[in-house]
Formats: sequence, C-alpha cells, structure tokens
Amino acid sequence: MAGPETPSYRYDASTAADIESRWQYWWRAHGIYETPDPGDPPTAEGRVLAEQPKLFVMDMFPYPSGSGLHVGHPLGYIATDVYARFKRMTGFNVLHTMGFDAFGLPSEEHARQTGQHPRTNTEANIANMSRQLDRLGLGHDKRRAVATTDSSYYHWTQWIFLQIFDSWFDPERNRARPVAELIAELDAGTRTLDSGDEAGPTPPSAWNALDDTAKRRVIDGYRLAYMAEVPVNWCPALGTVLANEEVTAEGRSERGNHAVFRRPLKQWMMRITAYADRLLEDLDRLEWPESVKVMQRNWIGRSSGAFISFPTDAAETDAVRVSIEVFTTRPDTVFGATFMVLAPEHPLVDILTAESWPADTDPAWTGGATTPAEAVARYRDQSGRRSNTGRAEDRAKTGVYLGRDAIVAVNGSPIPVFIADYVLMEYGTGAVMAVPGEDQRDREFAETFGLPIIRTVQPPPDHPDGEAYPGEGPAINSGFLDGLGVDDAKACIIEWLEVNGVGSGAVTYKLRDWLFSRQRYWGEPFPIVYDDTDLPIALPETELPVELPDLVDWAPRALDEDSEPEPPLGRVPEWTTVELDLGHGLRRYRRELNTMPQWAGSCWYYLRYLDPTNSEALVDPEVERYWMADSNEEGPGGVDLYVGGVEHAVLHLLYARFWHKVLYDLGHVSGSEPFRRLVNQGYIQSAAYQDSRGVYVPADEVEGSARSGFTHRGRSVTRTFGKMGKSLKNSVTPDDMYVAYGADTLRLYEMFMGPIDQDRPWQTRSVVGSQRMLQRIWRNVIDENTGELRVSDEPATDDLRRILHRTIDGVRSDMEDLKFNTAIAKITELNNELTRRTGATPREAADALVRMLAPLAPHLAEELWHRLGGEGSVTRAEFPTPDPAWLLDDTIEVPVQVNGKVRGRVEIAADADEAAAVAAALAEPGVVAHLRGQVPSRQIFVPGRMITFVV
RNA sequence: GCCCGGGUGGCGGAAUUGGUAGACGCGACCCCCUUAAAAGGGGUUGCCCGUGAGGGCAUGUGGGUUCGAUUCCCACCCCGGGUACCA
Repeated sequence: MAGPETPSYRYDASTAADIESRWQYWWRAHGIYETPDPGDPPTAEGRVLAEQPKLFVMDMFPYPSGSGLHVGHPLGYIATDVYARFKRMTGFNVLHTMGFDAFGLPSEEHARQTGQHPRTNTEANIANMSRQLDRLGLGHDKRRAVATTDSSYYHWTQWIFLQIFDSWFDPERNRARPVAELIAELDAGTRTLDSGDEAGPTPPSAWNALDDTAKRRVIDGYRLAYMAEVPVNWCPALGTVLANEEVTAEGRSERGNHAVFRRPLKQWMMRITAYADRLLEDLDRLEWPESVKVMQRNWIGRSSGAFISFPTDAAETDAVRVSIEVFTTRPDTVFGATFMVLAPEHPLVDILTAESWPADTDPAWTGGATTPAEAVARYRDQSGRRSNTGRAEDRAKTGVYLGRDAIVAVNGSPIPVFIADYVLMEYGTGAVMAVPGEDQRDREFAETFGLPIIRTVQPPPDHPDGEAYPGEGPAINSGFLDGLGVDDAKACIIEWLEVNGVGSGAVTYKLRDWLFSRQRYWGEPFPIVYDDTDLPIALPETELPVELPDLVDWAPRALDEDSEPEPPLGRVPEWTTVELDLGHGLRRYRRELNTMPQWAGSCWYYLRYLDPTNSEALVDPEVERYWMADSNEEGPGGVDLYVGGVEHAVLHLLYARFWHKVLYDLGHVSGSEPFRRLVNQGYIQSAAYQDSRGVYVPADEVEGSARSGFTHRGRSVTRTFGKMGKSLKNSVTPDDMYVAYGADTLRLYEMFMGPIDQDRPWQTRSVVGSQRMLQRIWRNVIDENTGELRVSDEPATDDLRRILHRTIDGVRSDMEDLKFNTAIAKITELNNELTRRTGATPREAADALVRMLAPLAPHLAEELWHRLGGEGSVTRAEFPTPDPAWLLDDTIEVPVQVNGKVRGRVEIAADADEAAAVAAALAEPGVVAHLRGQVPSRQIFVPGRMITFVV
C-alpha cells in the first residue's frame, strides 16, 4: 500500500488493519464489553458496574441472510455502538449485544433457493455475518448473543406461548389473568358465562351442568391463544397462511409477492384485540417517532359510534324476527338512512332474501335475475371472483336488492336492503345503514340505483351539490336532533337508542386478532398436543423444549388455490404422535403440526439478552427488574434506545408490545412497555444502473460519470438511486471497505454522512475524507516519520483551551442527541486547529481528542490512548468534561445591521452593555457609510448576538 | 383522496428561543513537494455584476408578520413514506 516515499508511520489502511485486529483481540481477551448484572462480582478495576445507572441499547437483530452484509446494514449498529460507548464513558452500565432472528420465511426461502437444509444454511450465514460484524469493532457483550433457532432459546418462546395459552382477558380488570382463575370462579359460581360464549344453547348459569369436554370447549373460547375457523390469507405458492400484516394492499404476499386467497380455515389465533385500547393509550407515553405512532394508531383503527338495530319482517323462527345490526360512527345521521347494505357473505343474507321480487321492483335492482335468491347467488359468485386489487375509486358501485325492507327505528320508515361488495364483512358488523347525504360511497351507490338522498347535516354554502357532506353540522331534517352539532347530536341519539332498546354507543377497531400458525417447517413447534376430543392440550413445562425434528424433506409444496395447507411436520410419522402421561396414565397424543410465525422469536429477544443462559426461567426476576422496570417519574422503562428500520412500524413492534403486556399482566416482567425510545435509522441508498431493457446491471462494473454518461460493457445505462441490495445490484460490502480503509474509517464515514434517521446516498469516493480525518488526528499525536509521540507537556494556550472546551461541550451534547455527524464536524474543527498550530500537541488537547474519538473510532482511539500512557481500555475512560470557565470569551465579534442588512462587524467585550456596543458599532466604517449621516430612529441590541439600527 | 416526513451550493449536509445562511466533508480549480504520478501539505470555491473596493440576488413558489425569517402564519408546487370502499 505505502509507496517508497510514504512516511513509515502514516495511518493508512494497513496500519488500521494492524491496529484493529490487535485491539479486537485484546478487548476479547480482557472481556472489555462484558456487562455486569446486579449481583455480579466487581470488575478487575474494583468497580461494581451494576451500581451505576443502567442503559439498555439495542438494535433490531438481523436475519442471517446468505448474501451477508452490505454497508447499509451496519448504519444502525454503528450508531447504537457509538451511543453505547459514549454513555459508558459518562458513567452508565450499558447493555449492548446482538442476536440473530433466524426462523421464518426469509431463511427458509433462502435455504430453498440454495438447496440446503435451513439449519445448515442458517448456521453458515450466522458465522459469516458475525465475522463481518465483529470486524466493525462493535462493543457487544458476546456472552449475551442469542439465536432464535437455538432450542435453548425457543424453549422459552414455547414457554411464553403456554403462558398466553393459559390466560384469558378479564375485561373488568382490563388485563390478562390465568385461566385457572377463570375456572375457579366459574366452579364457585362467582362468575357466570357470558351469552356470547361458545356454550351453545346451554343457559349461562349451567357451567356446572356441562361435561368435561364442553367445559374445555368453553374455556378454550376464552384463551388469549385460541383456535378458530376464520377467513385467512392462504398463500398456496408459499404453502402457508399469512397474517393480515404480511399481505400487501394489492392482496399479495409481502414475501415473494405471491397471490393470496381469502378462505376460511381453522388456525391458531392470538387475542391481540383485547389489548387494543392499552396498545393505543400507551403509545402516548413512548418516545417514538410520531410517524410510527400514527401508523400503529391507524392499524389499531379505533372508532367510536354506535350499534343500531334495524328490524325486518323476515322470520328466523315464528317468534323471532330478524334485525340487521350495523355499526356507524355517525349515529346522528340515522334520519338520512335511505337503504341498507350487507356484505355479500353476511350470514343473515340467506334468511333476509325474499321468495320473490316485490311488485314494482326497479329492474336495475334485480341484476336481471328472476328471483332474489338467484340474484344473490349470481352476485356472490361474481364478487367472489373479483380480486381485491385495484383502487377503490376506480370501482363502480354494484349490488343487488334482497327483495326485503328494514325499518328505521327513529321514524318508522321502511328502507330497501341490498348486498354490495363495497361493504366488508371484516369490519364492524358487515352491514351498514346507508346515508347518501353524508357518505360519498353511499351516495355513489344511491346515484347508481336511483335511491333517495336526504341531507341531514347542513353543508356550508360553497359545498358542491353533487357530493356527500360528512361534516360537523348542524343537523337538519333530523327530528329532535335538528340544530345540534355533531357531538351533541351523537350523544343525544345514542341516549335515545339505548332508552328505546334499538342500539347502543360502541367502539370498534380495525385491528384483527393475530393469525399465529404457519404451515412451514422452519419455525418453533407449538407445545400443544391433542387427545381424541381434538381439543388442544398444553404440554407441561417439563416437556419443553419441543424440539424441531430434523427433516430431510422439509420444503413446502407449492399448491393451488383450492388445496388444503399441508404442514411439513406432518411428514414425520414418528413425530406426529407422542406417548405421554398427562395425568391420565400413558396415552398417545397427536401433536400440533403447525409452526409459529417468524415474529414469535423476535417478540421477546430483548428479555433473553438479560439472562441468555438461564435454564430455569425466561429471565431472572432481579436481573429483569434492574434492566426493564418502569420508572415512576419518567414513564415506561424497558429498552432505553431501540434502533431499527421503519418497516417494522406495525408488525414486530405491535406484536412485541402485545406479548410484553401479557407477560406484564401475568407478573413475569416489571415494565408495561418493551421499548421506551425508538429511533428509525435511514436507509443507505446507492446508485443503481439499468440498461435499455430496464434490467439492472452490477453497479460496480459501470464506468463513466454523470457528465459523460454511464456505460456497462460498452452499452450506455441510466442511473437511479435506491435502497442498497440484491435486487438493484448496487451493494457495497463492508469487507471491501475494511480492506481499502479499515473499520474505523467506515464507522466514521457512516456516522458523518448525515442525521441517523435520514436516508442518504452512499458515495465510496467520499469515504476518503473520513480516512484523512483519522490520518490527521494520528499525525497530531504521532510523528509519521519516526513513529514517536509528538505531544508536549507544556500547557495549552488560553486560546486553544477555549476551543478545546467549547468542542468538548458541543460534542457531548451532540452525542447525547445522537447527532454524530455534527459531533464529528466539531472534532474535525478542533483537529484542524491543532494542525494549523505548528509544534507538538499539548497533552491535554491530545488526551481529550482521543477520548472524544473513542466512541466513533474505538480502535484508533485505543491505540493512541495506550501510546499516550493510558491505563486499561479507553472504553472505560471518562469522557472529557468542559470547564465552564473556558467556555466564555473575553471579547466577541458581533454583526451590525442597518435596516436589516449586515453592514459590518465589531469586536466588543463579551459582557459589553448596550451603550458600549452601540458606540463601537457607530464607529464601524461600513455602518457609518450606510447610515449616511442619519440618526437611527431605533436601535436594537441583542446581547452577544447583534446590534441593529433602523433609519 | 387522506395522514406523516422533507425541499438549503456541483454533491452529502450545518445553522440554540426568529439574530452573521452555507459549519464539517466530498468534488472542482490553483499552488507546494516530486524527474513524474500517487499519497501528503497550503489556498480558493453559493450565484450574478465589477480589474478592484464594493454592490445586487439567494434556503421549492407566491404572499404576510417583523428592525430582522431556512426558522412563525396563509396559499400553492414538487419529492419520499404510510394508508385506502374501515361505515
């Protein structure tokens, strides 16, 4: 690398490689990054670190993908490392480590492509990614690393599942409780069954009359983890069902972009909806980006309104008349309801469908069918086929009349009942009262089918006649509501509905229960077996972990739309059944064959970092309290800083919060939230090049420049920017950077590129700037030619001291605020100042410089620290503290404005009063020239800032 | 459509509560060192007019408030992300 003329002791890539490998070895040998827990013995330095305030810093752990890391991946890891190192140097006991999230679709799909077993692949990938990460010099406590695929880890994933399975949500206490308590209350008669329970026709009081199987069925209906036949997202190409969160708006799988079909299947569900309000309310207490909070709020989708019953003359039995129940956020507009719409698959449709069309039925309402039943059948067929893709506003309103009317309870008017696919079965009650005056969708339907439109809310004069007005009021044409604003009108009508028994105020959510089972191999097996009742039985804790059997034929089969999911675990006859004694003697049980979704392992890994090898418990309670407990003054405890990509805004972060709250309710954790503070790091983008066909070509083979044009193998290509990765063929690997510049330079460059939460384009040619900076720092401490220290013990000049302390002050606050880019700029300025001054660097300046550099470029800082005679590791040194005496200047330069424009600058005493400052300003030639002899009509003096004259 | 972000030199980006716009770096240009190149060092670098001193214009656009606006208010344009027949 170094040419014949290069000084022998220059800091270059080979020097960096030498320094970095030496100190990484030394750090490992001395356990420098091992974080003590409460109760651990004092360190070699005699300090009991756990007596310091704690700080838990965490990254979203990666999938061990086969292609390894590109320089975009470690951005967040470097940021947390810099912060963790800074906080360590300012007196915190910092927990920082890293694990691997290795179960789930990504690993399995990758294994499928490479034709290897997922475990082989996963282990190789973990080894490769660990090597790449280690090379960065991240200060992780390696003893605490976990992989979700280790049975010693998923043992506890299964254990948590059992906790959830053995719990129910008590709405009165608004928290989860053990199922055993529910059974005890039912047995004692202190609780009776709700009418909605799966007890069928059995009267609620008759719990004690049920046989054991019926009781189990009732209890299963209460559990937070339960099985239900629900409409699910069946993805035949992946051979599995998917959670709503894993399906795109286009109705395709997030992974692989395969077609997804809605169909009812019996699956495991998690009752996350029970926690909707707490998940919503507690967001306010979190230090998270507002955008992520908004996304979670929208996903939970709380809306308040009312359920309203609309009676019909259809008969369920001779005695019972069918009423249609709707949910509306605007019960105040009920006087404007001119028709009703049910989702085509609504269970009441068959009962409501009339025998024949009533006289004078508009032919447009019948869909050309001779009977309502025929119209319904045809419409269902047609809308079922139609994919869910396409934009809502592009879709014309369609539907058919059922030949039946319903009655609006407030005024007794009969209104026709339709089915239409613009009403979704999944939301509310799957039926709406259509109010075309105030709802644009209802209005479009009304216009298509010639239905009456009544305004019951007064629109402003400039509101277009042809549009619905969903505004605030006042109410018109609404009987006793007329004149009221929306809030009063809602309250008034809800009271009326409740008094008259035809409705009630209510809250609904968009959030659905979490579909928790997958028909894949590479996941955690459920700790569940079945007996001949086909009801699930939790395995006792002594049976954990339920190990994932080693399958040769593990790959999912790609199936077609109408096929049944086929869990690969069902292919191992010796595993699918098991002989156990569960208290009824030795019997044969059937195992659950599904596996858990990839989110399961990542829902709780932060807890395992606390106590990764504990074989008796998820985490030791004392250790858990130390790291995670809520603080009374500052709100929720938990992870103090969690950094990761915004793509997990709803999936992982919502699931993890849910599990944490269940564990909190059951007393297993001491804080109500897992992640107190969240930061989304930006993406590193990189130039990508497409040929004339639009195909991406490898970016590292492209030649040319923006001015001359870009070419690939002689053909011209066009440049775009995008997220670094395989698909755009624009990855830059950290390995290349290690070779060309070293890890410290890469770290410094990534932190210098811009604010941590901002996307930024990667520019390899700019990396050299960060290397030069380290080189100049090195040169201010070490003589390049001799390798000798060039530091003097002479005191620094007052001037240098002021610069030094101002830098320390600024760097401290920038680091505290995660503003590493400006912290680096300030260190650079100080270093430039030292470069400008010839002669040896004063030791006090070199010492502070090295300490400030330590979080950013730990290897170089460690090297210089030791050369300067430092004891132990710079990791454990104290971060410099500014001396306030040196933060103030005797004199300052302030600008002088005339009529708002800067016309000169004057040097005045820092504590100069207005009179002195103005006198100085009026003596400044540039100011005199612009005043042109006039006396200012006004003068403004901002101490320390500026002087302004107005003429 | 709705909800969040964001528009500052050739490029990445700085600018406490409204108070010197462009810190720091990349690139470019000039110079030093060198037989030469690379590396390294020194200098210049928002745009326009002017030899110069100096002047004018500049933080997406147009208004407003103010002695003074990148910062506050109103309207609009563009880019990125989320979401979408949610009753």
